[in-house]
Amino acid sequence: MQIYQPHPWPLTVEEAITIQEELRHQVITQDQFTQPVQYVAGVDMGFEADGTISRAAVAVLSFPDLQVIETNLAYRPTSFPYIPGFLSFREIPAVLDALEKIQTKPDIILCDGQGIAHPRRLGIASHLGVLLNIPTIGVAKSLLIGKHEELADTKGSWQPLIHRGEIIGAVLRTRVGVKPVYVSSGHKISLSTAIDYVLRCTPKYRLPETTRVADKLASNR
DNA sequence: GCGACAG
DNA sequence: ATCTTGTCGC
Repeated sequence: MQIYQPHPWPLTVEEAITIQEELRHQVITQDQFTQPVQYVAGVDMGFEADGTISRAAVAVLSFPDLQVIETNLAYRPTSFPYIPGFLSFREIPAVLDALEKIQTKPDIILCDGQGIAHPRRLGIASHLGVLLNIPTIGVAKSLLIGKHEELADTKGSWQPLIHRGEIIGAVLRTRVGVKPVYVSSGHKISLSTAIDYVLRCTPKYRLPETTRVADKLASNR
């Protein structure tokens, strides 16, 4: 797919904060689909050579049947360290590389990490969504910020994730007896619609099939 | 100032 | 994320 030249990648946290403060105003947390959802994509990251090399895997699946349509891998030198709150600056460059050769443009991308459930409301899913101008969903395996009530041990049960009096996402049980995932709007999608798609992409395991396929691809080496 | 802290 | 064996349970 066509990747437009993004903003220059920062070298310092200070520069990164400036970019986040700029882009946060472009995030849309309402449904804005141009067409019916036919393809969903997942992204997974891996690192090699002591973390100096980033490896990004993308998997495009059909929706709602979740069959693998296309995959791609990309490598590039790691240019930013892992710092909580700045994950996107470490991972998005390689993700864009991996998406570049994808022929089937996904209608939604499920990201490994937060959407707006972020200190400045620009987690990796929101950041990627704004850069690509595509609907994205944040599906994180653990909490970055926010508080929530306990949730029932039933598939599909969820509780709002609250931060500074705002609902920034949802803690969602995708399977009985497993730890919940943290879902938030990335870009061009509402929280309720995001929850719906995450559940529809999670027929069997805790994590969406999209990220599972990308994960398998990235680790099968 | 003291913790918390996506992957 | 990554380093790693066995082990618990369906």
